[in-house]
Amino acid sequence: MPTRYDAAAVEPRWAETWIERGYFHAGVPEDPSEAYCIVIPPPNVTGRLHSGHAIGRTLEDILIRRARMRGFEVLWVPGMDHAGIATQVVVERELRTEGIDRRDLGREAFVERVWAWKDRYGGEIVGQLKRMGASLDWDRERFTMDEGLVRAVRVAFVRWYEQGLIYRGERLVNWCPTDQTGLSDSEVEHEDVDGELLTFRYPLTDGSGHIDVVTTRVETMLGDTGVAVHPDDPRYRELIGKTVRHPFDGRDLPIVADGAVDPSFGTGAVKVTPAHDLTDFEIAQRAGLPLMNVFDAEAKINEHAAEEFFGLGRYDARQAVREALEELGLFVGIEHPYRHPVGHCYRCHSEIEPWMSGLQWFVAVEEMKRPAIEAALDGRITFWPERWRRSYVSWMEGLRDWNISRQLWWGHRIPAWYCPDGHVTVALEDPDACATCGSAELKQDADVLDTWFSSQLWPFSTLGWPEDTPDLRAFYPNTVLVTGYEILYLWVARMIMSGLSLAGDIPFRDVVIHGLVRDEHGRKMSKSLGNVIDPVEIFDLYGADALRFSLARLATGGQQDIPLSVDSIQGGRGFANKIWNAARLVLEVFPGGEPQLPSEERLTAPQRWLLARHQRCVAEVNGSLDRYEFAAATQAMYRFFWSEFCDWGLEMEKERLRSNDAAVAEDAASVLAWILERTLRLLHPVMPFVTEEIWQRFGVGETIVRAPWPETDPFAGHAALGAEAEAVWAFVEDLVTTVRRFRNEHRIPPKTRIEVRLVRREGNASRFAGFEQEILKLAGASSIELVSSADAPGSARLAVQGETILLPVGDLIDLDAERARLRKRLADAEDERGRAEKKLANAGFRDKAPEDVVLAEKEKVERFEREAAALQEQLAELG
RNA sequence: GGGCGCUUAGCUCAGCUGGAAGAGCGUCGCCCUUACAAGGCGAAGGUCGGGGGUUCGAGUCCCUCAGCGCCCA
Repeated sequence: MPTRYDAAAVEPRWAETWIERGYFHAGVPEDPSEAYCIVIPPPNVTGRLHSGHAIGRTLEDILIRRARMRGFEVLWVPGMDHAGIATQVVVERELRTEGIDRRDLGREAFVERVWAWKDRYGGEIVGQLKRMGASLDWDRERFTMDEGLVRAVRVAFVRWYEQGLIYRGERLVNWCPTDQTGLSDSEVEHEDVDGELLTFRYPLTDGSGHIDVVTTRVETMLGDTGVAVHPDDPRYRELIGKTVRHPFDGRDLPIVADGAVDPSFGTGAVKVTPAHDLTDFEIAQRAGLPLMNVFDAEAKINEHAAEEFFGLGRYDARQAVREALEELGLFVGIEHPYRHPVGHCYRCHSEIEPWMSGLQWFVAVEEMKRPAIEAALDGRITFWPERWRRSYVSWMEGLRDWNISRQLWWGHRIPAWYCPDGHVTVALEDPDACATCGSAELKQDADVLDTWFSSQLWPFSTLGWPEDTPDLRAFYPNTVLVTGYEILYLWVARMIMSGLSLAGDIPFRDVVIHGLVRDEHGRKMSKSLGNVIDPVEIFDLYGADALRFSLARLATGGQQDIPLSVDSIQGGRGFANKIWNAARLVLEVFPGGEPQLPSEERLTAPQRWLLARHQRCVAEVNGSLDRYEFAAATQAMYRFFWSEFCDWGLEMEKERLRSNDAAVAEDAASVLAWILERTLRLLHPVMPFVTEEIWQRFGVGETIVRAPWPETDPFAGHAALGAEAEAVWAFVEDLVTTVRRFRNEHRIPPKTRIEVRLVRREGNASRFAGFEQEILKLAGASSIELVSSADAPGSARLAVQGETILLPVGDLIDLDAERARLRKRLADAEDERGRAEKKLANAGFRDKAPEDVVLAEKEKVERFEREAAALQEQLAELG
């Protein structure tokens, strides 16, 4: 084994082998309680692996690999999303380089192009997921435009339509003028922008005066159909019912009263543009004002507006309208910059235009959301961390009908047909005739469905729904869903609604929400900041294990983001290398095969201690993972392996490993190998590659992927002895560290051995029992013994847990340094004693605190008293 | 405007039901001790954002103020 672990050489080999040998393939369990299932959030078919995917898949793989090792029939479903807008944009861009517009190509040819693109370039992420070791069942990979999933979407649509849960209506939608499609409310991101707040004047038609209105979007005044004021506003009461004259086209606009107007904002009067603002739309509905659409699909001024502005883009129009108003003397004033929230497209970031785009399809959520909220409230679905439940519930309560029509070509075509008489036919199979009038002249709805419409079905459509398949029976509901909070509403909420409504049950029992990966200072990763960490580059530089370890250790759940840094990934690489080298040491001696623990009486105290620590680690890891506390679990493994197994355990066993007594050496090797082999299994879900690579060398099975998961208690018979060893260890560790510190302070060379003596007193005879040899090695001591008197001239005196240690070091020490050291220790000891005494002096504490706590304080006083006395004596001796 | 989260060592963060402040990285010493220098040993560094309260006892519970971030409207 080389001295350095080379992840780049090891990982790709295993990634491939595991899949080739079918280790990740799930069977179908007889008993659903043996099933464990997770579906990945389907990444966009256009996407490459980024750190957000990496964190999610890492956490899922930890759960999946552990469940597999525990003997569950484990299914982890991979797949991709057809990603309507994103994919269409990519292919359109490609076409543009060839000088082709999609409209010239025509719908059918365009969709063919998209498929061709998908076959050639799509799914880059699949190889990257394999490379990172994600143990997905690739035999079950799905795509949201697969035949089966197309069927699922259609069944869902038709069923909901028949139940009256899907309807068609004309409403204001969130329109993206760049992508040329409507968006759901959740796909609009509100952001504060520096805009302007402009005040302008509408002259009253009767010439009796004017009314001033404020707006951030003055260009929309071209589509104003009224002016609104608050009904109780004394300033305008007289004007209600009058009309104003539109300066550009001479229309008369009524002044109406509406409670939604805030009298304290601006002038207290607002223009009403029902076709381009949701609030105005509602005011117009109440007041009976007409709609006037002045934008086309690209947000250019259309022919409905005053002629002089025709064809202007919305921002040019803003400027032009303002100038025109100034010329007419109707411009009153402007506040600039004026910060206000504006909706942006979540894909292309253009400003969203509320727009009447014609008849669109909607999902009525009112009926569906109740059971979805109930499922979270009654605990059938559990959120981890729990606080996300409230977030989910309150969002669900405010949910409004979901616009699912998208004016795109790439996606699931809406299964609705219209005849010349306007009858609607919604059908599972493409119809030949109108269901109402029998007309054969049918035209299918031009739109496709929102991409989230298909991804909401993912937990069951991937298992074969709507067919009653063995997979569906075995693996639905899924066990867990893992995702970042950014798609809690967009995706998770909808899966819960559709799962309950269509598949007849909750889609999953646990929802694990993780933070978003940021850079080391909490900033979003972005190309422009240059702080992007590309997982694929990381794999080759440091290893997938290193990244996985780093992410798992950072995934605390409590905080909102995960600050990833190259430093922390290097830490992961360091850990892999540490494991590798520890294994080198053990395997140098251990011959391979199943490690067997020596019989109880042959175990040394240090071995018992190490076994006990290992058990604690296993218990902690299992406890943490049961609560989805990935960081705590990973931290527990790390601490045990590095700080206990390597730093102390291996160091203590080294002597025995090389002992001339073959039985001693064999015992040591067996104990270390036993612990190491189990720890590898424990670490495997987090760092699958390095653990497999090493585990193979034990020759105890075909693959660690399917090796049994370590549970606590294989050490049952030794538990009591282990606890005893741990108690002794607490003193030994402190003793060794104290001596080391002393040596360091006095610059005693590592090779210089010193005698260590513990002053005997009542009941302290076995304080380091069983660790004598280890103390010699670890503290660089030539001897360790009990002495009967503290009277030892020329000895340095150390205090360790209330015991006095003598080091006859003579002239090795620097007297000044020693005096300084003693004074500091003395001050510390007196401090501690003082604090404990103060507590005990408090009657309330003595009476009300639990007995053991009071007792501990009493012992503390005694101990620090002894320490202080010893230190004082020593100081006096030095003069 | 409503909701959620955060504020602990130079940096990034742990600290479960309240009982003597922790990790990683960084910094400073000493060590190439045949598993590992991607390492070992040791050290320095914190009035746990401010104020108030509950309690024998508060980083931990309650109230309040301030700052930062996110979500929803």
